[in-house]
Amino acid sequence: MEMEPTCVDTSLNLNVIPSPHIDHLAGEVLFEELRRLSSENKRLTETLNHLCESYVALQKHLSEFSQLRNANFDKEGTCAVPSLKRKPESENCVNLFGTECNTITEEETFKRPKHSTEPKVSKVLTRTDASDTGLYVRDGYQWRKYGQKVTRDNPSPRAYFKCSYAPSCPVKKKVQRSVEDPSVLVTTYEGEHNHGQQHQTAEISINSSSKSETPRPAVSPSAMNIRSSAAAGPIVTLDLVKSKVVDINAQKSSLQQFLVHQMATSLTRDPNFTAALASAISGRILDDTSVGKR
DNA sequence: CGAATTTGACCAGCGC
DNA sequence: GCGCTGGTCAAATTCG
Repeated sequence: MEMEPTCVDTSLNLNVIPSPHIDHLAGEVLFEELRRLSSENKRLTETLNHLCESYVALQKHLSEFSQLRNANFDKEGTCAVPSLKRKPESENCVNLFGTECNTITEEETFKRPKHSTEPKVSKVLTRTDASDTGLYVRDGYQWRKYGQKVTRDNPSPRAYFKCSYAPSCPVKKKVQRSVEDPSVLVTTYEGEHNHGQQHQTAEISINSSSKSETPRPAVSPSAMNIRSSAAAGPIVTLDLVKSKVVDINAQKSSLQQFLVHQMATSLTRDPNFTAALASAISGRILDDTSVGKR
């Protein structure tokens, strides 16, 4: 399963032919805005392509590593299932995108047999404000906290959550601050949701100090999580391990949908753009009515 | 007032 | 068997 280096064509066709009916001044403002958005879109496309290249490179490394591990297991002839109890909480997650891009996952695929009935376990690291003491990670699902414990190997407490969206959903998650970096939240997911995602849209801006786990729009950790924050800059989350089993085309499609949504959202949220658009439309309408009167 | 969260108690697995 | 530890339960508390 190979992925092309260029993941998504995010270029927008903004070369709109100006209508002679559009009010001249409003039209100028509008096209200036379109030019600005075009250049911004170009810049974002370049950034995204760079991320995609990094993603493909890392996936290749992972694939090689996986093959190496499997070869070693075959050689040894055994692959013991780790006990769910008292297992060492080693964390070998790697940050792919540097400090701003903050979430990395490691699925413990290598630690159990291929056809194990053990619940699927995955880890997600989320960088938060260091001053923030909350143990809440938004991931698109609704969670109910049912416990909190201080563990031996970590001074910060560990919070236990169950998926509260569907009563029968077996998924649990544990959230605890990293020992090495208290600004990083380590979320461990156990099991798979037996219901659909609650939200398909991506999360825009996060208030990490918020206490409610009730989700604002977000995508699940098994998909992609791209977040924008004015203070911290763009935050990108990619589950690089699950992509082994998830169809790349589906990811590509969801990424495209996400980008389209993001662009539409950024356009509609920009007061300058909406004002210019309103002005241009009203100019057009006024022009049409004046033509109709003639 | 109902839902969500907190927190101490309880239980089970493991090592000694 | 006992103590330690992680995980879960459920009553109490808080919040909207």
